[in-house]
Amino acid sequence: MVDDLFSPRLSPSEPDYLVGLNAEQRLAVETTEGPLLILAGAGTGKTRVLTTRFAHILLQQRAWPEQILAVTFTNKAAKEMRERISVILDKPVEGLWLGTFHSLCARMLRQHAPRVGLERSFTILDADDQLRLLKQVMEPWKLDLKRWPPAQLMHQIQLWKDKALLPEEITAAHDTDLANGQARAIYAAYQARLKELNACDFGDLMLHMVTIFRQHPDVLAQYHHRFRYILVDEYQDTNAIQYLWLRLLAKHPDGDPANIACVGDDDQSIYSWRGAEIANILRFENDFPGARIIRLEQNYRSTPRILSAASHIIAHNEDRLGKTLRPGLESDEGELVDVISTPDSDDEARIVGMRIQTLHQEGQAYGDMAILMRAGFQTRPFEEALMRMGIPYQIIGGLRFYERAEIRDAIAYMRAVLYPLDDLAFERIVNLPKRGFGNVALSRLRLTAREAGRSLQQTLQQQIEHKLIKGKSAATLAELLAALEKARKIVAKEGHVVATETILEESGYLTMWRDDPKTVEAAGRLDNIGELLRAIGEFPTMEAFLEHIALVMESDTLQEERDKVSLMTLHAAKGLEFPTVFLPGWEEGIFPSQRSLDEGGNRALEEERRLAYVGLTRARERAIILHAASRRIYANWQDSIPSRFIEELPDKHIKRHSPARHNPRPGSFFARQAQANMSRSPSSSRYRPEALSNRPTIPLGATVQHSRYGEGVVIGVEGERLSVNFEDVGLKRIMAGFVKVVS
DNA sequence: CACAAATGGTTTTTT
DNA sequence: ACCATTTGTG
Repeated sequence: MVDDLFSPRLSPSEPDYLVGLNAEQRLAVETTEGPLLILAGAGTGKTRVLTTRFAHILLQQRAWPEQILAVTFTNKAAKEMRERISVILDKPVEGLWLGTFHSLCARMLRQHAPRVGLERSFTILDADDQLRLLKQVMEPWKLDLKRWPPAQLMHQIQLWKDKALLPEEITAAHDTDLANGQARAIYAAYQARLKELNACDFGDLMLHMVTIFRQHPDVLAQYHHRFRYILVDEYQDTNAIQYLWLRLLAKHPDGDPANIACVGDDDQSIYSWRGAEIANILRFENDFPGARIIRLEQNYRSTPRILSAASHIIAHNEDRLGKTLRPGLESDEGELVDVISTPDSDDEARIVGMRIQTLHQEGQAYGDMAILMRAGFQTRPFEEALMRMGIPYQIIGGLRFYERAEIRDAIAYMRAVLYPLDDLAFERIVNLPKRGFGNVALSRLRLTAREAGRSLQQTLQQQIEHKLIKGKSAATLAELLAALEKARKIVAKEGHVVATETILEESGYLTMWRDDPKTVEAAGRLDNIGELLRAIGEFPTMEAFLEHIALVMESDTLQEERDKVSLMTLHAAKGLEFPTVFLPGWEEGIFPSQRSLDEGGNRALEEERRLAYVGLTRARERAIILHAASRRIYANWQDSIPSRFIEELPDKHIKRHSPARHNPRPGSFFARQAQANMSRSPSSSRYRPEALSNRPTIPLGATVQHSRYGEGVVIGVEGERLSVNFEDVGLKRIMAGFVKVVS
């Protein structure tokens, strides 16, 4: 510890990192001692304050990096924070405890795993494994799985874990009638089985650490001694167990609490359905007496008009701490917020596309524009419209790299190599490719293995040796076990990358995809596996890689930094900003979502409203709200009325438009049908216009031109769906309407 | 045991 | 309309 830690710090001139902060921001940075709650509205420089505060504490030598605990919600936020601190300090920072709640807990739990009956090498299960394990655990209860879906019970267990409830702590008040009243017992069995497998699920990372803190004061004391400063980002999103964990770390039984600073915005709390509790913000003062509260209300992001629109909407919420965003930019009022009524959802998509084109011609980069919607399925019509117009776009969120089947298969193979006791991994791969070992055989094997208290791999080996499994499948299974064994030797000798290649090759997994009749998809899958191998190579060991992907599910590998319009959900947009933001689908039932309202009533409505607030405050210069009178949902057309949020906008700053229907005769049922057919298989309706039916199908081998992908050769035709091998970008699946025949 | 037909359910999502 | 999963058939 430094001797002069608390001696007065002389600063002849003000350090440059403090220059340019406003009074509130500066106060938030310099109030380093004692509990602090920073209520930071959208665009008020929250991240800047947090990182500057961090740097300030370090530069004033109030603490070493390893004495600071900084918690974020996403890995992305953690990464950004680390980078920005390095910039201020002008050197990389090492030794920080900076990460997500879960990654920090994982780090701690590796140290103390034996205290909860785990080995330090425990594996972390993902959602898929969790559910499969739960289904197995539920078997003895012989429940009707239709009536009591395992997924629902899984959700309930997660909620319990989010509340830090162990199975034995579930009282009647917490219990449910799920699983025919057996939920508590199944939860207990599930936890027991996890321990047998030396595994834990995501919720356990936090639950185990809280359990350890509660039952082993010596461990907690260690961390009390270590952490002098605690910083928490996105505090409004913390759930009960995260709050408990923070409180355990921050409050010292003897003496002063750690210096805890939490940053949050109650108006941006949009994850209550995931267990987040706004109440955590409200009770901060009770738990940390003498806490100071600083409000950041100066917005440096959006034009006054956009701010006014956002403020008017959020003002309709009752459950608020109260905060007013003030324009902090020295600019004029800015453009009016557009509200555009369209006849139907296809027009909506096309109008957005046209606006994007116009803005682009005026000089705005595609990357400066975003379309933000309530739900993921709403991206479809926009994708079609943008593709047709040749506008580059990217979907943020969506299918993540590590969730793809082939990636998870490949990882399961590696787990089976590395951890012969990992039954869940082995179950996934034992019959993939088909080895004549289906569900029936697997259940039988599982039973034998459990009775003998051995792993599936061991048991299978024995059964083959004792000729309990015969014929062709015995031979293929023996090959699999041999391949696993071989890969194990290779890990030691030639490293984990070669070992992965070997196991995927020799198990026949890669061949399975090479022989797959769906050429296009299979090729994509093989590409993804190549991508995976590259990613694995960036880690020193396979274990390090597995830990990484367990905690960081997003794909850094696939992120392109190209100039593209971003499509994403409002949830995914939190924390981002764009000069131009399109907000389509502002209709009753869609946004606010009927589903939410049915489930959560007024509380849910307020959360939907916060979502609208988040959406609007993403915009820097221009916000365009749209709603359609009629929307295609699944197969049908549904009429809809404008969202109540539109009425909550301030007239003064709004401009309303209702462009005429672009395509056929306005309004008629037949026109709608014709429109519907434009983007679907032409054979799906008898209302198909002649022009479409007469369009010649594109022949195999034709050369075609695509606005974005360039030239390519058609190598497959399935009705309207073409498989085209493009010169530049390779194999793609394209609708015939998107290409022009060249020769 | 594998494959094909039928069924049901479809917000938001990180870690 | 579309998907993933379950149920029925060879």
